[in-house]
Amino acid sequence: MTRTSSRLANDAWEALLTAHAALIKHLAADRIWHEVTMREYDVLYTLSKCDRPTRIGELNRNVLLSQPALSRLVERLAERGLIERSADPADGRGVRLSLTEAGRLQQRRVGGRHAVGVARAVAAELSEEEMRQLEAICRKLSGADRAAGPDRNDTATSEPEEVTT
Amino acid sequence: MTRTSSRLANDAWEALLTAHAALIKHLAADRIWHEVTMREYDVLYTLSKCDRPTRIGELNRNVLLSQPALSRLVERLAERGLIERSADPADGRGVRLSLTEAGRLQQRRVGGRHAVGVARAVAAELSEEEMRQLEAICRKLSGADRAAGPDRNDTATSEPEEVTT
DNA sequence: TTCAAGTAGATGCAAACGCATATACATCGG
DNA sequence: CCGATGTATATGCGTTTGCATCTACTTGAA
Repeated sequence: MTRTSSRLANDAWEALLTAHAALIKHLAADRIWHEVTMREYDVLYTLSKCDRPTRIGELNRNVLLSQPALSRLVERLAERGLIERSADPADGRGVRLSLTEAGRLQQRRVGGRHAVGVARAVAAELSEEEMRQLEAICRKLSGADRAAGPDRNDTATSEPEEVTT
Repeated sequence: MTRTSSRLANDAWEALLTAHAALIKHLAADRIWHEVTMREYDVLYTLSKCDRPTRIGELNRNVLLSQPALSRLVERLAERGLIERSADPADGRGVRLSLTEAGRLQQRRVGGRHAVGVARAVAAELSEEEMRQLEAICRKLSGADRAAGPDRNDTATSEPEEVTT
């Protein structure tokens, strides 16, 4: 690890953090978070990308929350009828989560409007080429290695967001 | 806003969010957050970059916390003797914050070790060219425009992190 | 089969958060 | 100079978070 490489890495990370904070704040100002908060949406969105019932632990790998916090967030969403919890037939300890129809609708409604805000904010600053580069670099940065398992099935079945508004 | 541009923007944003979450989790696992949490460090670090006493409101533009939460975090840090609050002579409402010597030491100690972790994590996945691109793109993305003020003095006096370990 | 060790999720509790609002000072028109 | 409006930070309060721990189930080896 050379001195200059370390410096480059830290500068890049700080820039990413700054951009993240700025965009989050900007997007949080959108008037679309009355019914679901950004964190709740994060869970709904993540679930919407899964074609089959998902374990809480699996969700927890994608969501930046402690396991107990996610567990309770899931509980609240279930009480609100947005997601469904069912026992895992293959593992008595596990809980499998899936969106209810209401949850799917809610996710689509909020997601559509949210996507507009994201597009506006990002496309206002970056060229299409830059957006592509950013995505590619961030994907590399997410590095399959972290997360320990070398055999991660990195949700190759992407189909990120539907702007069906 | 073309359909493809919107899609690119949303894909890029999702990739950024994913990378952010993955790195944060990875870095949070470093055993250096006993004395200051990541959020506390964020404040100490931000202050360390300011050569003169800084307003809470100004800090709040860089830190992803509500104003009341930041206000109380600052209070806790002050009680622990890491930062100092003083009245702003030019504005009776304002509070000016600055690191104490202990705060500066703490920031440097943690910062040095943190920077090692960042360097390891980032440089392990990206080439130097990619790090430079990521930084440049993220800086653009932070867009001086958001934040309303067109006359922001974007801390041009950078000198991000000292890896003096 | 049995039991020790491991893993998934839930729960108690104190700390921290966000929202609404209060307080104190600034600023500006009259 | 004075009140109306605006801004900076603090505080009350209900909600959410994280840490430690608990429970329930699985796994693997004797």
